Amino acid sequence: MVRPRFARLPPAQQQAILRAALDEFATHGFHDASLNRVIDAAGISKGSMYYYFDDKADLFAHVARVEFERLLADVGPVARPSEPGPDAFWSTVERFYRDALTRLAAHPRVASLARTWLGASENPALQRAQLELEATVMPWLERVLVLGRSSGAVRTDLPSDLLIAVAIGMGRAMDTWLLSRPPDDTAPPPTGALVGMLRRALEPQT
Amino acid sequence: MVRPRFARLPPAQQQAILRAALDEFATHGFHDASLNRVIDAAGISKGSMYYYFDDKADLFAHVARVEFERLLADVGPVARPSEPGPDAFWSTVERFYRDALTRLAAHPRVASLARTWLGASENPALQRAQLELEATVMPWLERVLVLGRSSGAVRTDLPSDLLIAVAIGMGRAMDTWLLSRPPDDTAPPPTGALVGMLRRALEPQT
Amino acid sequence: MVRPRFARLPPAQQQAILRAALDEFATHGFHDASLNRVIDAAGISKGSMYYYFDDKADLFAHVARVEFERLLADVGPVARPSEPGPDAFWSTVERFYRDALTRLAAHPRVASLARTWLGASENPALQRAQLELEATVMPWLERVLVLGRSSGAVRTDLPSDLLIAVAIGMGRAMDTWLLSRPPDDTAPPPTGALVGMLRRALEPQT
Amino acid sequence: MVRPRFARLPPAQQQAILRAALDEFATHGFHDASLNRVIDAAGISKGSMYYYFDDKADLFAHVARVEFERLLADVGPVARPSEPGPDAFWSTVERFYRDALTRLAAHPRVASLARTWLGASENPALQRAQLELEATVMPWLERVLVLGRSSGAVRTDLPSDLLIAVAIGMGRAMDTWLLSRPPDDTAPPPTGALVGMLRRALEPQT
DNA sequence: TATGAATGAGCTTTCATTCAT
DNA sequence: TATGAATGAAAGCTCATTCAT
Repeated sequence: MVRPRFARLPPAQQQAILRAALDEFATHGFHDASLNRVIDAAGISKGSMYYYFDDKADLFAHVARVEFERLLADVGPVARPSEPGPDAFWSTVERFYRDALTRLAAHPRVASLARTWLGASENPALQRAQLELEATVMPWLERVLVLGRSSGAVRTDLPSDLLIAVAIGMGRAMDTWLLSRPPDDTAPPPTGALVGMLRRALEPQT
Repeated sequence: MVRPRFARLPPAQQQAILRAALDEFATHGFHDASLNRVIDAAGISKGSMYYYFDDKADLFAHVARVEFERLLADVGPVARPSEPGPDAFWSTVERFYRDALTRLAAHPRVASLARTWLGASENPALQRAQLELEATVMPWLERVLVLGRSSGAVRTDLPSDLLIAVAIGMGRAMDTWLLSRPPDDTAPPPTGALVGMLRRALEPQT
Repeated sequence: MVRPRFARLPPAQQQAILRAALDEFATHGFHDASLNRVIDAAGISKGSMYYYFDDKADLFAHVARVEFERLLADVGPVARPSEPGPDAFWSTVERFYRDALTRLAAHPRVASLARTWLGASENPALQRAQLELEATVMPWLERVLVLGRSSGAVRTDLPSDLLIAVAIGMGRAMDTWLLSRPPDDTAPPPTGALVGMLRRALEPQT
Repeated sequence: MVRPRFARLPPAQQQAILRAALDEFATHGFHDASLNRVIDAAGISKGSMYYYFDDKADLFAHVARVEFERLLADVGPVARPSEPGPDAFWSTVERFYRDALTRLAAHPRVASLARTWLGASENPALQRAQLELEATVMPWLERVLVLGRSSGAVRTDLPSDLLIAVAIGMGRAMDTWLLSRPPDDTAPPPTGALVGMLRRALEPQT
């Protein structure tokens, strides 16, 4: 767990460290990231790093949590739709998804972090960090799911963790696909179609 | 790329090497796998390994390709459904999916390899290997997609690589969810529901 | 040397520090003991520790001296035997030895400390501390020796520091041997035989 | 365990490594010895060191075993006394002891190593090495003990491991005492008196 | 065709100690 | 009198890869 000492640092220095770590993890993933490069870039000593964080995984977990929370805060909550009914819910989701994509596109390093988070890992230290992250994001997803169900927009015949897993998987797939498009393809992402597929998979059967 | 030299080895020795590598990669993932352990288990010298394979990623790509091809061969092709129409196609897919799951459950090391393959990686060498693997599996998936479309079972309004990405993502999500269930849950996987979601996402809109 | 500042602390806090240090040194030996753990357990700051003690070795020397003095005080002095003659002296020694063993068995941490003290060390800081400790215990041993000589129980043809070294060495050997016995061996230590060997080595020649 | 690779090295390089390690361990003890210094002094790479030895403790065990075996070989075995009876046995022991002391005095680094060996350790890796060393030396000591008993020179009423422990403890004590004498004391060590004490402790009671 | 010795850059982590406040 | 932030040197160890034979 991040030590309180870190929180007591001058914001500028906190930023420097987090930024350096973000760069490193985004560029090299978790395992290949080098703490040596992080401390060089952040301009602190190796001792200091271990004074602030338990270990590499702790640093990763912290930097990822900060970035994700910032992202969620930026995008704003998935608000309760103004009108009742599935259509309004899915519109809200699509709007949120488009926003999130836009922001991730503007912050490719955070997108990269997210991919590291979602990647499988055999490393126990990283797994700990991943669990910690999950604990940050899952409640948020569950809230959205509840909202969807109360709008009659999401099926209730399957367990919610399965639905969430599928939603994450589809999101990841779309991300992969978007990434694989040639860089000069300036067409906007087909968010309508993508959310449409998600909707069809998750909405109640008729 | 695997060197032809490897193919010229006595099959027994090829098996020994591939088996050792499969064990190692399945147990430790790509990065944490140790070539030293592989050559110890395979009973060959370090020099020989580099005589047969370019590098670690090359070994991984080869072992993964061999295992996947064996898996696909075991399960058999997704045959042209005996009857026309979407229902027959999706039944075939579900049957295939159930078979594949069964086989993966029987070969956990191959399942583990698949997860390594599907995991995102920032490691350039591994990415190269992943691309190589993709080249093995994609044509197969595309064949299935064509089949589905000619049955009217799969939408044609979205690019096929997007549909494939979504299918892979959902498959991965289901795998994750299946893995996360308590080990003593002996209920059979809800393949029907899972393929149902896939179908709803991919079938043509009405 | 312990700073007088330490003596001025409230006894409760002195106890907390000494107890934490005793635990740490007994568990990990000198080198592997961590000052960080000690200050955590004692609930004081790093700065305070260095305000009270010169360094790690100083802390070790102090904690060891306190414990040994307490042990000697508990066991009581090797009293002048009530009767004259060697037999009475050696009986006293044996009684003392048995008492000391009993007490060490009841305070394994102190026993562990004693072993660290008696262990050879190339570490200059620890050597300094060991010398300091010696200065605490040697006078006590010399008093016993004088007692023995005046009873005619201890030879006078060899220098007293040699005799003391031999006595310590034999004590250490016995300790080692006692420790090496299987834990389920509940037979009482053969103190008679052990002191008998010591006696034969140290008593005057006939 | 030392790897056979090491034995295959040119003798000159083996010597260089063993010599560097001996210097380092003798000067700094086990824990404070630095592998980095050893490899610098030996002129080999870090990788090579770990190619030859499992780890630090393995290196220590090997260097110590080599030196002790050389010492024992130099001094020669404790030969069966030419005449029967205790006196001849103890004369042999004293002669051996004097020889060994002479040689240790001529090789202070080996003496230092011996002290590290005999020192207590909390370090599991070092303990492993110490056990390994013990396995080298104990049989030798036991042989001497058997010899002594068959000459009627050593008591049979106490277990041999206790007698050996006492003998080692006394030897260590004498070593300590000899070391503590001022360096300008050129008087020969009182081996007669020292062995005399050992004899009195170990010989049968009358 | 096959070997295995040799490498050295790289890793994460620990720790006693200093010093400005 | 007391703090705790900051340090940097040092540690042991792993590994994929190269290359002379």
